[in-house]
Amino acid sequence: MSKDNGTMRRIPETSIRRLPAYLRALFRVGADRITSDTLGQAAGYSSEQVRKDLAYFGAFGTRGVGYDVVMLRDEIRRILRLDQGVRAVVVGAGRLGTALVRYTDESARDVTIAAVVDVNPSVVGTRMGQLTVEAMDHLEQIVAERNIGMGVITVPAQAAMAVCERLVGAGVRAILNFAPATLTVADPTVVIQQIDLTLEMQALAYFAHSAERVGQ
Amino acid sequence: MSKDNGTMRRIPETSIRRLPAYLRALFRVGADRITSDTLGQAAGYSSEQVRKDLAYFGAFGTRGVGYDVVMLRDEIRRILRLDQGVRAVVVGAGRLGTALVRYTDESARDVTIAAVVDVNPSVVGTRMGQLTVEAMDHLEQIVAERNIGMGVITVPAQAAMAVCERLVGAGVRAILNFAPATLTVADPTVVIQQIDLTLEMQALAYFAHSAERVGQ
DNA sequence: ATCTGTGAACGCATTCACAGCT
DNA sequence: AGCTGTGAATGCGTTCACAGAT
Repeated sequence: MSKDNGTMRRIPETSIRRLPAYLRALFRVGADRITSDTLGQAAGYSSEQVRKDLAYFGAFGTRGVGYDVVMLRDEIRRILRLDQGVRAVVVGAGRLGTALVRYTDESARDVTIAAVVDVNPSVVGTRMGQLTVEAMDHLEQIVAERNIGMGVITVPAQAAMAVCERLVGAGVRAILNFAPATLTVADPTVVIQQIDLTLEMQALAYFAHSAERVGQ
Repeated sequence: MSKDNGTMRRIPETSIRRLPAYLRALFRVGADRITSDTLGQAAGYSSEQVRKDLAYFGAFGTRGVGYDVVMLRDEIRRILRLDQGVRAVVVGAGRLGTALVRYTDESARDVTIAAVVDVNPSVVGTRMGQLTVEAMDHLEQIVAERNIGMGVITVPAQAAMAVCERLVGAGVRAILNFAPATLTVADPTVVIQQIDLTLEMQALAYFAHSAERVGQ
């Protein structure tokens, strides 16, 4: 019904997921031109993959030459909507939450952590870099007033689902969940990404033991 | 050349990656029998997917009935080689490293963090739960003596590659990398898994803005 | 001569649909 | 009757191979 536009072919989710890796590589390269081969190598993908991914969004390169680094960087930022800036709230000022707030990377400066909240009154008011931990009670207000589109959940598993629901209710469009719980959301336009550290480690255990396996 | 065994059909990597999610669900379920449908719902996958994944390793269920929870749990632990226990070293006692060391989850108890090391002399000797932060100098010795098969990298990007090489040299079989850098290893039997927080957030930014997209 | 952009071929994973047990 | 186990069909993403541009 609300199909985007007729000229647009379907873009694989996997392609989108690789764009940030290209973006980072482009920030670290020390030249003003780059080929799909070099870019791929820096990001860990094949040159065909790079070209195909970029071609979904337009013809950014010059045949026989390659891509202009600054121009491509801006294109990818635009594609990912990073040029408008993305504001996130971290829910849970524990160790992981704190680690995230302190995290900095040049290629990631477009994603701003605009607030940190916690239920525990004893940590509310604590200074964390530029931010001060705020009360969980004010979550909805914070999200609305500061134009926050993304929530990052770093609370214990039991509390995760409730936090998720409040974030969605507050109007957040995307959620990054570090709690070891499978979250579901009724609204299909809200995107959830799980990052599950123990699950990753357990899968690794298998691959580590099978000598035949080749790491990606 | 060293093909495992003739009766074994190829197992998709994606299937392996789902097993830990099933395992967690099995630890949290409050019954002694479960159907593929219920298990799938708890883990966030379809019932066919559950059955197919499990069937790669054997016929663990009973037709018309379902799966025995305890039995299936043990089977998955065996498949992932978690029953033998997996020992990991965390390199980098910063905020993220600390968060990981303190992390606990019942379904993940088979993965033990056996040591934490750091280059900074001022944090060496610091107590972290059961562990004491040790000197980076002793890395090789620690890996060898404590039978450690997995390394977790939580150091800054610039230091990550060197740490990676030392871990591989020390004999680690698997590496979980949180540093924002693309690591590569010559030895194809060593598995590397990247978890890149800023890359994930940037990809989310895209999905959050496109209302058509459906989260997985 | 070189490197991009892209249809076509291929391979892999998910979903379907149903036969086979209990 | 109910739920597993599994070939077959489908769908999706990657790789191939080359035409097209500079």
